[in-house]
Amino acid sequence: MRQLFHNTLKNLVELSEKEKAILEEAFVFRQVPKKFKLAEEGQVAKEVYFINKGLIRLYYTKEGEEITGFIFQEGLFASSYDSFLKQQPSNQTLETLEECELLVIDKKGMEELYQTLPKMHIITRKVAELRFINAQRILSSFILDSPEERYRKFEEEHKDLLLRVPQHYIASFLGITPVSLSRIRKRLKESE
Amino acid sequence: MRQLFHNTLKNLVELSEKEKAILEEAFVFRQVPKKFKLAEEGQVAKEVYFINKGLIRLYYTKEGEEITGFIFQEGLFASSYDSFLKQQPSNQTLETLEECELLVIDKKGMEELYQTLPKMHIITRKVAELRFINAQRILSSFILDSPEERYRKFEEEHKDLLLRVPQHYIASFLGITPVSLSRIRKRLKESE
DNA sequence: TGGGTTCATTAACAATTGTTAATTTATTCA
DNA sequence: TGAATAAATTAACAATTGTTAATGAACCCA
Repeated sequence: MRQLFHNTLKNLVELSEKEKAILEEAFVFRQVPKKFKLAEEGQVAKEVYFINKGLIRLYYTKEGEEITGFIFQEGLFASSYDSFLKQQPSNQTLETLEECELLVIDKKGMEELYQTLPKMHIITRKVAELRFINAQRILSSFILDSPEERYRKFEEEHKDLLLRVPQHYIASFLGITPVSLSRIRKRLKESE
Repeated sequence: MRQLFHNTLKNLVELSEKEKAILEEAFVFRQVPKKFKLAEEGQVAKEVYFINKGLIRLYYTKEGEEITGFIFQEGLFASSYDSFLKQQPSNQTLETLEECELLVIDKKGMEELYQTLPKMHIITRKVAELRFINAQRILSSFILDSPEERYRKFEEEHKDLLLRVPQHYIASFLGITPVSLSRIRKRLKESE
């Protein structure tokens, strides 16, 4: 049940059985339906979610439109980090794209963990480092690649997501309109 | 001399005099001239640089062209993080834009710090968190804003950099060509 | 200081994207 | 299942950006 959780942590830091147990207890299992909002724009994010199963979409709202900023999948810690860390209102919304199995911890639980499990600093440090490296990778693609190249790379690296996620969410994640993405796909098909 | 360094750290974590001294010793002062390469593409990044004075440009190379990915200024820890953390060859180059006063630590020094100063985990965790939040902010601007809006925001938030950094570096940082940035500036002037 | 280099602007044209709207194709759930 | 809704494609035109090249301005530094 919590195997993915433990494997993920094992890759970050070595843990004794006792430490494992502490973590086990701190994160609470929760199942949520599809299209469920876990965090909302304008509110303070109170929790972090480890995804055991399912997908979570992070999006911004601009002029009434939803612009997808990221798609979290299994094995990731999803959250509106900015808001969670600073405990300030968020400009992001988190919504499930599928029914999800989550392991949840709230701000208070996190603070307690830092006390009872000093290694938690290492875990969150490494998670933050990985997230930063990933964000930088995506960012570099925006300045180095054309939308077409960006889509090609996305296709290669996330074949699975193409099948699980509506195309227009992917379009806005790539920084383009659904219409433009459709044209790009057509161009790529024709040039094969 | 090291006031900016200590102030920056003070904002991240509380430190005793002894802990301060340990940090003081771990980071070595180094002055480097303008246009000096601190890390190069294809090589493993060995150091992290706290900028006491000066500017450092991070850039990628694509088809012989340099594309600016970030500009580090005073008070920031600059590095080719990805490469430094994984100790793998980097796809980024770090080059000073001005003569710089730096406080430098290498990989070994960092590992030792984690041992002698457990709070170092908290410091790097918070630095990573801040860097991630910043990367996410920039990233969101790529999917939410037009190049023109992106430039307007950059202008507002980094008036100082506009004066210190050649315009074409800023252009590639914004994901556009120098020609396009020049046109945007003209448009904005005319619409005043 | 002055000659050379780099940088910023402008122009003209091609290519791409955005926008709006209509049509077709999938998906949802009562 | 079948009607209603949402999503993807296509088309046409406007707006923006990329590209290449020429010119003028700014800046090194020997």
